[in-house]
Amino acid sequence: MAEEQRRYRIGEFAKLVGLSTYTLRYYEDQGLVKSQRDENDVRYYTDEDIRWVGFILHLKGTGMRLNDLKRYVRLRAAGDATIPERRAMLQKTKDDAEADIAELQMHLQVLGRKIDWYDGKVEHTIADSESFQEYLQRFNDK
Amino acid sequence: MAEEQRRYRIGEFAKLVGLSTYTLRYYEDQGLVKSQRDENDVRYYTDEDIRWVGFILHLKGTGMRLNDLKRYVRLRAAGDATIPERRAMLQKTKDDAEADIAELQMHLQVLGRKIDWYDGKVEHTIADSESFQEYLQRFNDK
DNA sequence: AAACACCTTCGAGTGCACTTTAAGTCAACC
DNA sequence: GGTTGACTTAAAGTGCACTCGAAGGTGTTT
Repeated sequence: MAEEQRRYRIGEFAKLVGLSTYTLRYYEDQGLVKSQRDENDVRYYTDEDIRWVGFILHLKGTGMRLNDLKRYVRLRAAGDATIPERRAMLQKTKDDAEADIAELQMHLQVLGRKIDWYDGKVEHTIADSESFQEYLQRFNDK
Repeated sequence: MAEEQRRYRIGEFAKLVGLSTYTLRYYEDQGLVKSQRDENDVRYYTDEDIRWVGFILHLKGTGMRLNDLKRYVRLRAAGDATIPERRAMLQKTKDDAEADIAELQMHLQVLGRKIDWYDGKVEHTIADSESFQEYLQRFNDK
């Protein structure tokens, strides 16, 4: 992999990864992201750090909490022996997110039907007297 | 629709809809849910209220905020003339939720690949030397 | 020399949606 | 007559993840 020698100061890095400098320092405090320092104690980051932040954003994006993220980072630091545990964390995160999606889709289905019902009302293809409940019922009855 | 005459006091109603009594009073303050009162000023709810709370929980379940929910309720109270606006709100909520799902699934794909990569490492079907980035790259390159 | 970007600690503020407490009252049930 | 469950208002607390500001410093660029 090329370009490993490029150094980014916090402002530039923040823009690259889409976080604020505040958040990057906060994450560093929390042990999620590390930085190196130049001769003036100014933080710098590398391309590897970009990939790492990218990855933790994927984890956060699936709903993983900061506390779990911290645990993940600690396990990672502890070496390959913790791979099964890390794998399990990811699997659980994945399963939870998939369950969330399934639930969300259930709610969306009702929303979609309400929208259809509104359309029916406006176009008068649904009897004015039919309530949304009755309309929904027609689907539940198959 | 039958059984419309059944009255539920707040405790029973809370269990039926899966909210706390606190939350129900809070929602009432916020104008999301209404209740009636008996001769002793004790709140009661009906089957219609169960359906209404059910519906707002679907909306909340798709990520609609309380503020938007309040607006929706106000529009509803304003009569059928607001149906297009309500329809638009639901459509936007639906579109946003679908975009969220799409993003979530993108994150999940990376998670899934990391899990596979861990499996490959443990089973030694992936070279020890191949980083997750390189592994991911194999997919991105098609 | 001013402007700018960075550094430090650390405490306070933000937004959202509840959640709980306090303190006192009321009425039905056993 | 005690327990239970309801009522009121108003205020404070919770959890999460930032987000910001103060106050004072260093170093680089215009």
